[in-house]
Amino acid sequence: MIAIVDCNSFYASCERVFRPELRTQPIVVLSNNDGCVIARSDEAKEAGIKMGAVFHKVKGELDQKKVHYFSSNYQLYGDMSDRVMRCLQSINPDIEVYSIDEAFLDLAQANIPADGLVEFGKKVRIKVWRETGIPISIGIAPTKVLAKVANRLAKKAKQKTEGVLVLQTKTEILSALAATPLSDIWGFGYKKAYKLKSLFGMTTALDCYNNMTEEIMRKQFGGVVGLRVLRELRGERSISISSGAVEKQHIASTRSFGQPINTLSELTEAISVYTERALQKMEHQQSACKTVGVFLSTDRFKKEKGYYAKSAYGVLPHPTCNPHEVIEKAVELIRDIFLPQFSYIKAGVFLASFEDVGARQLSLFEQDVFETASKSKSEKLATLLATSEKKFGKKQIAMASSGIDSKWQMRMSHCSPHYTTDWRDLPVISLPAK
DNA sequence: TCTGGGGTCCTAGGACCC
DNA sequence: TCTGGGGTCCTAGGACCC
Repeated sequence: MIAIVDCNSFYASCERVFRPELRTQPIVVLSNNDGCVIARSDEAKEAGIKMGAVFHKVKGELDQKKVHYFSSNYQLYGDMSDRVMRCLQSINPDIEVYSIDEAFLDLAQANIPADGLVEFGKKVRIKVWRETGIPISIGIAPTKVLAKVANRLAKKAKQKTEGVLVLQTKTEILSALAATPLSDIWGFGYKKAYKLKSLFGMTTALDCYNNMTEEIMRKQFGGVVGLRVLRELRGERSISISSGAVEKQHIASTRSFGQPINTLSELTEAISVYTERALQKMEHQQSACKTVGVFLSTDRFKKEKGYYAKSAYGVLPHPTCNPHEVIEKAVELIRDIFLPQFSYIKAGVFLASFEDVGARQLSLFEQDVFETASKSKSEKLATLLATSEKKFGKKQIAMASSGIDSKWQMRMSHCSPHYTTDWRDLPVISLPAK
């Protein structure tokens, strides 16, 4: 059996961990630049706040309905996610971390009797709550797709299920599928759901389970991907659990700016910082990259001022993780595509064509690069700043924290403290004097 | 004034080869 | 030059996920 663990309204729950008085209050979390609503607590959903709502348009409504809003605090969410995943791993080592707020557990080695699965799920819930303060729900079923179905229903009927639903017998599975609209099947987007309805009149997962053939599925509904989903729906394992971190094929760091920028120096400053951010992610998986890409774009919502978006790719002479080399390339590329007559609101960096740093035989020349890679972060940053200053002149790269007055810095007017990742933001508990 | 930022996988079709 | 029937490799873009 496979379990999926899903952190309920994860970002909102993270904000609540250190603000327990908000546990019963409606909360939303905003996207970068405080652009739109990307996460809602149940109470905010009930209050009618829509996913993706544009913040400046609904701000009045939020205030009026006393909905608390937060800028996204990814440092906090990332750290809380690590805590939840470590807790899950301590219970069941066979784990696939699927996203920041979801994980699959392969229960094959756990030796849980068929009638003990619900109990197991409840234990996991309590342990995660106790150790992290994050509420979760759990779906358990023979395949990933069915576990997802179970989890969705567990969440929907939280009172009845206590956040845990097991689909084991055929009867349980069929009645769950009957209660699941096509578009809520994992791997079926609105396109597939729409097409299934208009061609065959299907509306629920059960319709698909009963009446779809593998042949039609493969030919008309997403090829092998669609086929795998259909098989999983029928209880046949077709999507494997991949434990262990999967190396990324490309790494990106892209952002919209706080305000439009129109000078090359601001743009190179932003690109340099984005490149450093992407390199940090690359360092995590111990890769070196050979391809660097950049892009920039004007405001796509204001095409009347002229729309310009362009990307450029470059190949480095050898795979490298040396910030100096990669940033130099990225800056060179952005210079090539920069046109002074436009104002830009977005830019980004891509890294690709990775090679494993650990497995590589290093040439004499590359050894000092490798040393750079193994230095501590602050040492590396110092080296980076020094070399870039030499190369590009002063002020091309600024510390993100010191660039607070840069126009390209994100707008984040409602950010909570970095409770768990910055000593200065450590919560203080004051006990009443006796 | 104000609209996120990442990822994955697959397919079709073009270029090229014999 | 075209013809048939294979291949391979690459890229763009679609569809989907969180």
